Amino acid sequence: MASPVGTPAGLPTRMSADARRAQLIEVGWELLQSRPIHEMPLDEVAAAAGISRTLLFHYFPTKADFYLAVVATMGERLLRPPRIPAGAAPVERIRALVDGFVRLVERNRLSYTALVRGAGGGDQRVVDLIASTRDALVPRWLDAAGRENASALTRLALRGWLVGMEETVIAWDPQSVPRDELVNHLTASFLTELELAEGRH
Amino acid sequence: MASPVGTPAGLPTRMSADARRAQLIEVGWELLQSRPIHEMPLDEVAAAAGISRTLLFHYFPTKADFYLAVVATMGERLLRPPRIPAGAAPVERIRALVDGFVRLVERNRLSYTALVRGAGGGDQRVVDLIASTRDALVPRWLDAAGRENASALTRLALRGWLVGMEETVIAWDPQSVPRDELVNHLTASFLTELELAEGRH
DNA sequence: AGCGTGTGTTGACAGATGCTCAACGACACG
DNA sequence: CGTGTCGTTGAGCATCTGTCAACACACGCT
Repeated sequence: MASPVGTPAGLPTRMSADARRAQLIEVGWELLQSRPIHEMPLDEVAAAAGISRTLLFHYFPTKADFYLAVVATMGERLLRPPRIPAGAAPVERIRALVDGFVRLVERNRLSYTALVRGAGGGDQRVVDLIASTRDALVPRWLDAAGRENASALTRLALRGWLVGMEETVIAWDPQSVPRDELVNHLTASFLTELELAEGRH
Repeated sequence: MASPVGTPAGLPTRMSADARRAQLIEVGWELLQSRPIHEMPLDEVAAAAGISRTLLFHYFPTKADFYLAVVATMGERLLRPPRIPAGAAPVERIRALVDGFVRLVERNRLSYTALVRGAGGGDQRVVDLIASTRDALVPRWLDAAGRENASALTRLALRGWLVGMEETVIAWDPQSVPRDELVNHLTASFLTELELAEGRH
C-alpha cells in the first residue's frame, strides 16, 4: 500500500478530529473524480487514507453522510463566487460571470462533472443540496445584471437557463466552437432571455 | 406476498422468455419511480414479479444491464415524438413541441424525473444513452423550426437550451406561473436563442 | 510520578446484496 | 414413451455497509 494521503510519510497515524475529517473528505474527493459514488467502496477510502474502515464510520455515520460532506465541501470550494467588476455595465458583469464559469469548467472538468453526477446518486439530501445551490445562483446573476424584484417567471426561466449553460459548457468542444464565440453567445443569450422573461410578466 | 404483477392471479409461473422480460422491465419501472436505482434491491424486483432472484439474473446478466433495459425501454416509450402540425408556421410548430413536453411532464412527472435521475446512477452506458437521446432531439427541433445545416454553435446552444427547458418545466410550479405563460415564454425563448446562435456563426 | 478519563483507533462480527452453480421439472417432439 | 430443451430454483460465495466492544495514547488531576 502506498503511503497514506495527507500524512508526511505514513508514520503518524493519530490526528486531531478536524484534521482527520478534512483528510478523509480530501481523499474521498480524489477518488470520486475517477468513479461514481456507488463504485467507491469505503474500504478504498480508508485504505487510501491509511486508516481502518471503522474509523471512517466514526466520523461519518453512513456512507451517504460521507458523500454529502464531500459534495458539500467541494461544491463550496468550486462555486466560490468570482469577482465581478463593480462599476462595469451589466453586459460586462454578466460576461465576467460566464467567463468565470467557462474557466471553472476548463480547469476542473473532471471535478465538476463528478460533482454534478452526484445529483443522480440517489441521496435525497445531495439532490436538495445541488438544487438549493442552483437556486442561490439565480439572485446572484440577477444582481450582476442590475435587476431586482424579478417575477416568478423570470426566476424560473433563469434557473433553467443556468442549467442549460452548465450543460452547454460541459458539452462544449473547443475544437468546433472557439472560446470567444461561446462566451459571447452565452452572455448575449442570458441578457436576451432576461429581457424576454421580463417583457411579459 | 401480494400476487405477482403481470400475471392473472399468481397461479401460472412459467412464461415465455419475451413475456418474462417485458414483465420484469415493467416491474422494474414501477419500482424505479419511487426510489433511485441503488435503493432498489433485485430481491424486491423478483418478489414483486413473483419469481426468484436467480431468474432475474437469467434474463439480465447484471443489475446494470437490467437497469439499462428499463431506462431504454421507458425512454423510448416516453419520448415518442409528438405530432406536429405539418403546414403550420415555425412558431406554431415549436409551440407544439414545447406544449407536448410540458404535457409529458405534467402527466408523468414522477416517471420522467426517475428516468433522468438515472443519469447520475453511475453506469456509463446509461449516461451515454441519455446523452445520445438528447443529441437526437436537437435536429428534431431544428427541423420543426424549419432550419437545416445548423452551425456547431447552434447545435451546441440548442442542446443546452433543451436541457434548460427540461429543468424549467420540471421545476415549474403551476401555482406561481400560469401554464400559458410558461409555454409562451419557452416558445419565444427557443426561437430567440436560435436566431441569436445563427446570427453570428 | 502515578492514575483516571476522554478520545482516536481497531479487529472481529452481523446483515444485506450482487452474482454463480448445479440441478430439477415441465413441455415439445420423435 | 423416451429424450432433450429451456424456464426455473435453492443453496452457496464474495463484497460491502454498518455495529460492538475493547485497546492505546494523550492530557489533567492529585
